[in-house]
Amino acid sequence: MTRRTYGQHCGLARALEIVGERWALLIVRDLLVGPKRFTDLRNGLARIPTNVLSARLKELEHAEVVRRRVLPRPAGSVVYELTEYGGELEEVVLRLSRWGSRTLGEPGPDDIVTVDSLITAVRSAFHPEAAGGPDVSYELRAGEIVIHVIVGGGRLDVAQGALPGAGLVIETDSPAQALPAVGTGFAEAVAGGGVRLTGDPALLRRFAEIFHH
Amino acid sequence: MTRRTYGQHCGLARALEIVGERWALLIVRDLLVGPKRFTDLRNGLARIPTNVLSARLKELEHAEVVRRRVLPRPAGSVVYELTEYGGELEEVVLRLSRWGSRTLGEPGPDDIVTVDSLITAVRSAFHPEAAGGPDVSYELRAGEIVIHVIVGGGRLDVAQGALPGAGLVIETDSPAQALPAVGTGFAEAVAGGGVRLTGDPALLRRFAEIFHH
DNA sequence: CTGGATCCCTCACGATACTG
DNA sequence: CAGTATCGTGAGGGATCCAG
Repeated sequence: MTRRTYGQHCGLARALEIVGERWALLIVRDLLVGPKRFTDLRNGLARIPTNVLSARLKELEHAEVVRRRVLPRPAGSVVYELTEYGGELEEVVLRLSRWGSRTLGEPGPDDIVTVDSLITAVRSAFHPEAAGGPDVSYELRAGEIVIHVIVGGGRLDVAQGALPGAGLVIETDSPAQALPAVGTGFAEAVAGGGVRLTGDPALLRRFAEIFHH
Repeated sequence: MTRRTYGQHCGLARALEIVGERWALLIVRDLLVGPKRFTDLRNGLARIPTNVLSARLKELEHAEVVRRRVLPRPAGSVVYELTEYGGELEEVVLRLSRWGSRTLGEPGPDDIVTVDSLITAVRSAFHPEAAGGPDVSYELRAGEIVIHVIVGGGRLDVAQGALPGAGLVIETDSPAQALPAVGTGFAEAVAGGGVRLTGDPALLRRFAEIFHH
């Protein structure tokens, strides 16, 4: 394995040698949501060849961005998780995500939306300075994908799964509809139809204030 | 030109399709310092094949990250510059630069340091919250490379070239010595020798407060 | 079934030469 | 100076296979 370098003694070049290879930052994106097994990563990155996933994980492990951990009995399985150094990529990933979201066109016929990409989209659209005031919670149902969003004490918590008792449930037919809607705080999406709301409709305005590109 | 995609409808995936290709972010790094001609970019990215540079510029232009501009007569030459959208990558580039700098080892025998990479390193080490107080200015002479640093009104200005009247001139034999030294505010580097100072030595402490990883 | 390794093919990248 | 043309190599893509 001959390292592919840029021939520059430079922080950015170094960073790109670590996480600039194809698929690497998408792996980091999914691991930022939580530790995952090989197969979980494979499912979240549908089009990645397994040898590439395997190679990336080894490289990221070698660079101490990712740690391979064997779960204690009885699970005994293997999970990959970010090291502290790897976790410090969060800001970069969220900023890149927001930057790219702005020119995200229509989804291609084969484009998928995964749970982790939706969670990342919500996190990247978060504006802490608008998150003061009373706590609020949402449940987002986008096709098969269900996540919940809790804003409390100016902080954000987004994770997979339903949230019984959420202040507002926002539901779209497909994940692809939800994605641009997160970027506009669902304002346009609701006006344009195709979004169903259950709960306190006033919380939608609040969502738009807290989340937008 | 068949676009190489990730098959995901996701802001991060979109961003990586634009600036995730090899060399792309290094081109952006150099253009963040200022508009450049093809040959300037080629010199700053010594190891890039010209056809790859050519291809990247076309792709970045197509994605409206870079604009190709013909200078008015009599120059008549062509420069590449970032669009506003491209300029919004600054934070990402600086954060990645700082992230990578922390694990930047010894320079390889063929590794080079360019003016733009040094300017980027200084900018990425800047801590605005420590930049209050009276204005200060520095001249950094690292081998052949000479840049100047002006901190005024809490803002930073870094550019190529000397600065007559700079409060402190910091000089190292090679650019590679300067790079880690920027990350530690030159504190260790001066103690370890190999750094010459001309001017007010008290300004060195100030430098270390304002610039570090 | 998870967690990969192996194989083969293609195409992007890298090196170099060359042209308007 | 500002690229284009050509060509070899190796990384990525896709499918399959294998061990625990």
